[in-house]
Amino acid sequence: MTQTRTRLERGRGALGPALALVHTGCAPTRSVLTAELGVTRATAGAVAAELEALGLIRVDARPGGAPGGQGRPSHRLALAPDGPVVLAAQVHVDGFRAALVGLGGRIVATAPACLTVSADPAQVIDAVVEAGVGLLRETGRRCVGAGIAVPSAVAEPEGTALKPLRIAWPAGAPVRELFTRSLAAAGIDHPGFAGNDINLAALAEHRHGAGRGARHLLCVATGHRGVGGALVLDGRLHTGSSGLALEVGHLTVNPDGSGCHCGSRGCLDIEADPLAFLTAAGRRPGPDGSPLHQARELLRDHAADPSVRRAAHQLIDWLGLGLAGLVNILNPDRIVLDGLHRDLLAADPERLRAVVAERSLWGRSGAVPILPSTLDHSSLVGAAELAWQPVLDDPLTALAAERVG
Amino acid sequence: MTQTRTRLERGRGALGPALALVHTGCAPTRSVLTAELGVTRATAGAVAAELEALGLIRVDARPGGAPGGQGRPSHRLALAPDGPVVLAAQVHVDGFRAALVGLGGRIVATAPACLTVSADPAQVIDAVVEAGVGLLRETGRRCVGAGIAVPSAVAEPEGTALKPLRIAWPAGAPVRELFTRSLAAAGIDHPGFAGNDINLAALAEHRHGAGRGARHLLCVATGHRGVGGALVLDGRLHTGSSGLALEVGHLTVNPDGSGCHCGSRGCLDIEADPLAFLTAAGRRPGPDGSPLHQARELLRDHAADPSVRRAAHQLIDWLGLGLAGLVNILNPDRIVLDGLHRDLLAADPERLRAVVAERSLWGRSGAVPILPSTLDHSSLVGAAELAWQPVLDDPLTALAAERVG
DNA sequence: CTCGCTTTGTATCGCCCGTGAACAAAGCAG
DNA sequence: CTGCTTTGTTCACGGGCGATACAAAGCGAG
Repeated sequence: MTQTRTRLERGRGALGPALALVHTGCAPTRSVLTAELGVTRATAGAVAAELEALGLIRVDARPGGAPGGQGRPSHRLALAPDGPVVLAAQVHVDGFRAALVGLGGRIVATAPACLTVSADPAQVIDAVVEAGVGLLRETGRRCVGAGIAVPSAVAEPEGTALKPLRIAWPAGAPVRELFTRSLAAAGIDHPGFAGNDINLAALAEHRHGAGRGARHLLCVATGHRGVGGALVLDGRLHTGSSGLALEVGHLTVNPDGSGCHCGSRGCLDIEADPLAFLTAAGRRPGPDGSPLHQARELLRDHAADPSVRRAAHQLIDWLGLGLAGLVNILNPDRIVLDGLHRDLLAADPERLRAVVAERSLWGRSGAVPILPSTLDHSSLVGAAELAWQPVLDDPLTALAAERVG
Repeated sequence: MTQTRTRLERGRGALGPALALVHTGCAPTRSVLTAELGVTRATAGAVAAELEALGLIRVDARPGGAPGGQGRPSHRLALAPDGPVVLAAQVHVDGFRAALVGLGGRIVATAPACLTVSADPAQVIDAVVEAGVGLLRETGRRCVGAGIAVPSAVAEPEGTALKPLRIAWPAGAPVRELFTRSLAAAGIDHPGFAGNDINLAALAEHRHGAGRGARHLLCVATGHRGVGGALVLDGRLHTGSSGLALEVGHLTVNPDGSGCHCGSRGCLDIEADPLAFLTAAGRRPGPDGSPLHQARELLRDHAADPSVRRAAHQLIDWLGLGLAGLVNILNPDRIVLDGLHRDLLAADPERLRAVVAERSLWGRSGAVPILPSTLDHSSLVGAAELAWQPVLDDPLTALAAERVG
């Protein structure tokens, strides 16, 4: 088809922002896109057409089912159902998982989770890439990036995993370099991105979950041990100057608490993690099974048990104090909790909100909304967000070359 | 002179960034400007010419005194000596002060400081504006904005002063509104900006002082009582979602400390402010004179006195703990201290750095530089920065209309 | 059903901003 | 003085986007 195809090279500067709006579901129609971008209809039209030509979105000339408003109905903008994907992976204590994720945080295909994790990061990363390549072959999708979430701080700009690793990798493991090299060896010509799992979970919640629309989003979560935090500022992850920010586990919350390896005592890490909950409830951590799972089950199945209730209240109080401290420093406009903290919030939302309001300096004037996380596999989706970022920043150069049409 | 004047309307997008570079002293010559902006020589030339036409900078065709390099020497860029100014003011416990501040944080003229401060904010603000108008008349400079620093948190977006006010103003005083109205009544047609004094001091240090070039700058300071903090992220003040961030005074640093009005105990506010220092040194705060002045004198004049040394060490330890906590959460790449903390740093820099390194999670891998502030009247200069911001963001629309030529 | 009203999509024009290339200018080294 | 290097200047070109005018698509009133 020698379809002449009008110039239509317009709208490069607004291309990224436009894609981001569709990606986060903030621009369901072309007229909304026009308003959100603050451009003219002509430009928005050109941008939408360009994104469609790139195979990223689909512009439906409105098949039917309008909610009924005045004037001509606007064209619906949807993510291309067969668009490109990124390879995303999540490594945690129990093992790892690889998947293909499309725009909008949609998990397109998942490889069976691996339930063990090698002490050699290269081995794990190679397995992740191998699984990803398998999925790409099966689905025939085009891969435009890759990201991995790891259970440790990731130093910037080196991309290495730092010491308090929650798995048995060596400190300083060059995760990003290994990932990029493994991808290249598998024929995927994109840099691999790596990030801390809680940071990436927060990013995912901000784009597609309970954090949508927040300007300054604070996320706090427990893994199996310890407490982690993350902050999304104006849509971007705040990882500090070297990737080590939001290490919230060592805020002092209980002056009478027990000692922590950090040299202080009564740290949030010690007082408000799953192990602390089990201890407070008079249970012993089982020899197998993680404290997190054990604690969540206990909280779910025995909410009526007075010792469990008391333990929950105690943890809520420590958590609330920690959150109040963070609110004093960061002044976020929303807090999202995950892991055991999510369950604690569900168990007694009022108590937690009351503690935070009472103990933060400005809590009484305007309380910060505290919400439970809403995504499954948030770290995985967050790893995908990391990989999508170059495309969201500049679709044309990120996707380069060949375009559909 | 009917000088034809070439079109030369070029370079609008890069105008703001270019001015910011000259303003902060990061672009001393046109060739450096070209490199920093990442544009061609042609564009940089047009931009510089436009800024000169606006009366903001001066392009010297190199009178002499080259350091001697290869090739043709580049034109020197200087701030216009008679360019526009902003009206800046600083309100503190002891009184207030008004001044005119030019680009580059240069204080052009200062009104005699007023040594009392009324309990009625409107009265103080009117006096500030009156003094400013007087200075404008005397100097004949053009005023393009106004900013005021107040000793309390300023709520965004309302621009009201919030409760823990360090002066006797009513809580919720609508500072910005009063300021803007007073300016309008005096014939100054610009919105007044208001900010917390420590925040603005941090902004000033970042642009013109010890914080220059830092990506994430943390400032901590004592006033006469209590401890305050501020954070500059990528050149912008981080005031949180409602202007209340960096309330660092209530970090717990001494689990065995005494009670604080916030409900906790051993807060930084209680343990590391001038009063705490006087108490630790076995002195009594004088009935008149502020604890800050008294503490600084004590530290300066009696450094050899063992009780003063001990008190300094104790405060350094608490301060170090607080800074370590902040480093864990914010991961700044530089810390600047002001007020009594600046003197404590000077008294024993190694001790403070050691405490911070030891008690922050990542301190051992890479220590954060901790520096003393270098500006006088930093809050005043910071208030001016606030007023300059619209000009730095978009000189053309901010200065509108009439241009020199 | 038809005629307006309202809102959206499309085509065209022109401006503004910035690049690229060619040339002139200014200093240094031989 | 001649060549080399770096910088300033001019000019033509082109991309991106606004403005405008017009066409298209629903809805409701008559």
